[in-house]
Amino acid sequence: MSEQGESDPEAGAPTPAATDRDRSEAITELAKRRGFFFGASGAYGGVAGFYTYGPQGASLKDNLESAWRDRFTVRQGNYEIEAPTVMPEAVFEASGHLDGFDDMLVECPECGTSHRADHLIEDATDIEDAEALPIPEVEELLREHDVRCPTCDAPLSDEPVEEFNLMFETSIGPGSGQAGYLRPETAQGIFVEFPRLKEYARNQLPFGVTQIGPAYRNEISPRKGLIRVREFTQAELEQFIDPETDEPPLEEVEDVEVTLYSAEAQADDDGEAYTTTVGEAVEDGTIGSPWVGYYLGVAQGWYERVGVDPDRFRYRQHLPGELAHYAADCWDAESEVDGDWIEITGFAYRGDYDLSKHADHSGESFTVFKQYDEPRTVERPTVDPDMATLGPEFGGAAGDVAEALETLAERDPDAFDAEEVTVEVDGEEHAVATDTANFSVEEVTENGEHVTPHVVEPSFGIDRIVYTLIDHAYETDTVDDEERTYLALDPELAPTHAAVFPLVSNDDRLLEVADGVVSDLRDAGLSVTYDDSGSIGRRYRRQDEVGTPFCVTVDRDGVEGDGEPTVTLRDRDTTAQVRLPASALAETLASLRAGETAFDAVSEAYERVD
RNA sequence: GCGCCGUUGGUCCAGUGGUAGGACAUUAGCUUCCCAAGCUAAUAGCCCGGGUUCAAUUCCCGGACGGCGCACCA
Repeated sequence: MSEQGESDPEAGAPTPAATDRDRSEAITELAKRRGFFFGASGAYGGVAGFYTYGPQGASLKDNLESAWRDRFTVRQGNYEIEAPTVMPEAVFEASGHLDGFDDMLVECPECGTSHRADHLIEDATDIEDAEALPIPEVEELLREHDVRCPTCDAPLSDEPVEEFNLMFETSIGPGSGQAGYLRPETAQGIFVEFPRLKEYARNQLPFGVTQIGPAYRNEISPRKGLIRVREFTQAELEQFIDPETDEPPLEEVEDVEVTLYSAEAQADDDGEAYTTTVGEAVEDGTIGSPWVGYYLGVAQGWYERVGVDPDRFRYRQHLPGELAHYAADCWDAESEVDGDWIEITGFAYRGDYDLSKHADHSGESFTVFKQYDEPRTVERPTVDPDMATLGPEFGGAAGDVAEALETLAERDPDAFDAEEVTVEVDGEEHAVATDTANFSVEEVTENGEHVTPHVVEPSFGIDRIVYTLIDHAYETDTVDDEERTYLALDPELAPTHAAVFPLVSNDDRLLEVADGVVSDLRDAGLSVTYDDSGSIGRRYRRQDEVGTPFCVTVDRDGVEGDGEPTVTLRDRDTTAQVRLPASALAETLASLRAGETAFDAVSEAYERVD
């Protein structure tokens, strides 16, 4: 992915890289100092890849999850579940996570290439299943056979062999109980429960199941703060569809503008991301799956709603080599942070891969029975072999012969026109009298069929989106010749909805009114903070830094009039203020938060303060 | 996992073979009627383990954590 986000080495000072670095450091510092996020378990030296969200961050993340739930669960009419984070080994045998990740790797000291140690042993010896050997033995074999790096021929005999499986293993129950793994994606918790979930959906396709929760990957090298971590939160939707008949309501999103970075554009040296509409991109085949196109459109609106900067956002198509073997088409949503493009969501058409795998491994049914409008009568060639004849004639092979006859009847019914038919079992040909096979063509009534649904999966990385929101909201400006840092978070997402200040703390009237305002607003369900410490400007700055969109200040003018108390309401981004009755606050703030009103409208309705 | 660099109050930094200093922040009191910088005081720190030394925050080794590059990221 070297084509992504690299800075131009020939750019003049200050280089974009340096600027991005400074900005990234400033954001990390703010996140630590103000309680958005920080490395976990610091008292014990910390552990890479694990982060604690502080008070501001936990609230921001919670608000983001609520916004996701609102859009992808509630508004889509989907079902949300909560599955365990630990699941037994069999689940991951079926999903392919176990095999795919249990590699013994040895790294070449000269050229740095990693090789499968078990494969090298298999090549150098006549051992067939080296993967089953314990690591010390593999290391010993590397020494014995003086194995060398296939790439550069450097000796690997003294190199350590590492086992890399990205799943965290644990044991369930006491002693050497059952092996379990922390889920590497929330999706498996949905797939595994499909047989029951389809009952809740009353066996009707399409339906969607969502889950928000933690997933775990034992990353080799966690990096870049929240971007590469070992425990993270996913919000996933598994949309189950009938591949034959279900089509997305594309008309809802066909006019949504999206920035696409197609596989074709990526392959082309001059290729660039370009803007189009969902409808056009599906129409011209750039987006291969209408269902994927539909969710790209839905998600676009959601990203904008929660505060992702559309100018630093794009959909990137997976290159042919990147595609999982079961995926027909896959797009990533990417945001630009610190000069890099990072994947924040994957949109994949997974076909029936997952459900089929679980059906094979579990023996359960992962299908939906689709009833026809009218029962269908079909002619079905069948055999009913006379086992009393076949048994004595073929002995132990009789069962296989009967089975072969059934297969032949389905495949080539005309063969039974002859006096006898010949079937092959284990390479041996057996002739059977047609009479013995009891061939007939029956009329069968079929009321429907079992369909293995296909899956469309939008999979969101919540932590990366949280980081994106902070990065895209981070602004500096100048107010009264003082530099100011603020987070222009959307009011819906901001950790604190409003802060309430008495302008000065030596006037009991102001304190009383401020107390009352705080109670009112909290009763109205708003998250409110109170602060009477330090100069008013300092208190505004504190709130600016954590992205509180509105500050309420109680001043003497507001309590000395004849009528009810008035207060001033300050807008974070512009620092503009209006004066309004304290009694109107709760409704006004709720409306501002919901996005039903803009501050400008409030500003026009009331008296501006300069 | 490899290489280079780093780790000192909450944050950002300075500094020293004899256990440390600033700025900002925080707290208390005073002051204070609208945008971080008034006054006084207080709280608070040398990443962890081992070694060398009379003495280690400082030097050496190892580890953890962080940044960058490489590898990895189903």
